[in-house]
Amino acid sequence: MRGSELKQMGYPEGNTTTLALNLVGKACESGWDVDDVRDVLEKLVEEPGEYAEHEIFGELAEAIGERVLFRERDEPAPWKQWGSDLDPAAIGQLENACRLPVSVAGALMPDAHRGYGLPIGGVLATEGAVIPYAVGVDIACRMKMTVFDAPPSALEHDKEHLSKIIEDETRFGIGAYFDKPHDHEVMDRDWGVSPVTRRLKEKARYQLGSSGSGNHFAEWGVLTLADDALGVKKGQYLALLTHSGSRGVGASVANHYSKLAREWHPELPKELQHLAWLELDSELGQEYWAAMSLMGEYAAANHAVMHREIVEALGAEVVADVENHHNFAWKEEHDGREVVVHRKGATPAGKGVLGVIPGSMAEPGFVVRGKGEATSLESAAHGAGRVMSRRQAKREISWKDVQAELDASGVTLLSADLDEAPDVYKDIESVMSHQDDLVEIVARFDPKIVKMAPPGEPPED
DNA sequence: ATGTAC
Repeated sequence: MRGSELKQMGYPEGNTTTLALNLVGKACESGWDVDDVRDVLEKLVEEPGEYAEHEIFGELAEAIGERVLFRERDEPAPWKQWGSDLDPAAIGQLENACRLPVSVAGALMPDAHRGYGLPIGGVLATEGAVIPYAVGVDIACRMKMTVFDAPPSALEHDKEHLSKIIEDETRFGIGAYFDKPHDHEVMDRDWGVSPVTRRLKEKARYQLGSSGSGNHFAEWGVLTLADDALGVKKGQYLALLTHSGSRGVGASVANHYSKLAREWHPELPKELQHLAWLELDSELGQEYWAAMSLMGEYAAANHAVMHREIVEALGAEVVADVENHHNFAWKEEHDGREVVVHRKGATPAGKGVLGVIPGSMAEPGFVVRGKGEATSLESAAHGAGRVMSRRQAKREISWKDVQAELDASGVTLLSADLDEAPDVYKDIESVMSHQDDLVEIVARFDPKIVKMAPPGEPPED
């Protein structure tokens, strides 16, 4: 008997096949007929639970018992898209995600673009499984806004002070951390839930309250409420908006479990490997879920520390705040089924749920209230969405163009790189207009003082 | 998004 025959039956290549072949040899030595072996192997891969106590093949049943193996399904899981002119690569990625046997439904948001595994702006509901790369590398990347009992005129007459507060209280760039770590009760949680979080707990402590790189930012701006909302009267307010996530530790958790998931599902065709899942009732699945949940708390604490320090430095009263994850997985009920909803660059938009959808450094962002649209899996866009790669941006955009846009919007840029220029993003107003069935706009936020990671060092190789 | 390793 050969490995190729096992593969045809649906056995994953690698360790499982090696084990199976060893056991086949053992069976034949003890006098089994080859046809009987085949018969057992065919049934075992379908119903491993039935063979857990089998005298010879019990070990094999145990090895694959927790796995739902990839089988091409007759029909892809249903999905729907919002917005026009979506990146074909992003559409292809969502189509691929809907081929998985664990997928239940999908949705593609109007800011969608190509990601790793699931596209950014992709939403995927699965049953009994979680996909590390459908959560994303920056687990629990999120938004937080604090609204102050202060007029927006502070942005003019107190500009130097506000700028200094951001410079003093944030840390930007890959690997950024504080020399003297901040305190937060999240560090009292059980960081032993995963070998990764156990190993990196001290790194997490030093990065608490930091912003990182890429599209992360901290900005002061004007929040405009056309009506009373968020517990405050209509009008204009000074507000702080931050975008950050679970930093280096979250990235390590994501990459670690995605690699293990790929090894756990070696039967996946190449184009689906980055969508490798972990069954929720498997040991690895539970470990990832616990680590992901901790990263959710950590990312929330990250923003909480940042806002706590900035509020203290400013000394103004806080009248409202809004926050939400947009890279995470939740256990939710949809269509009467308990499913895992992955939102990778998608804002939760359940009925009445508040969230923040930022634009670019020179364009407005919005506080939104979800409408609970079932076919979007109660989700909305998480931003304007990129229209060009970082490399293309650095090639095609000049600082002169950026400065003109900043001047037109009255924005002071403390630091950023060209790959976050306003022109690398879709028009946010257009994105919002494509999702008016998903969210209603509660307030508008216009950035005025913006801080992002400064240009990085060129790669050394 | 992250940051130094199959």
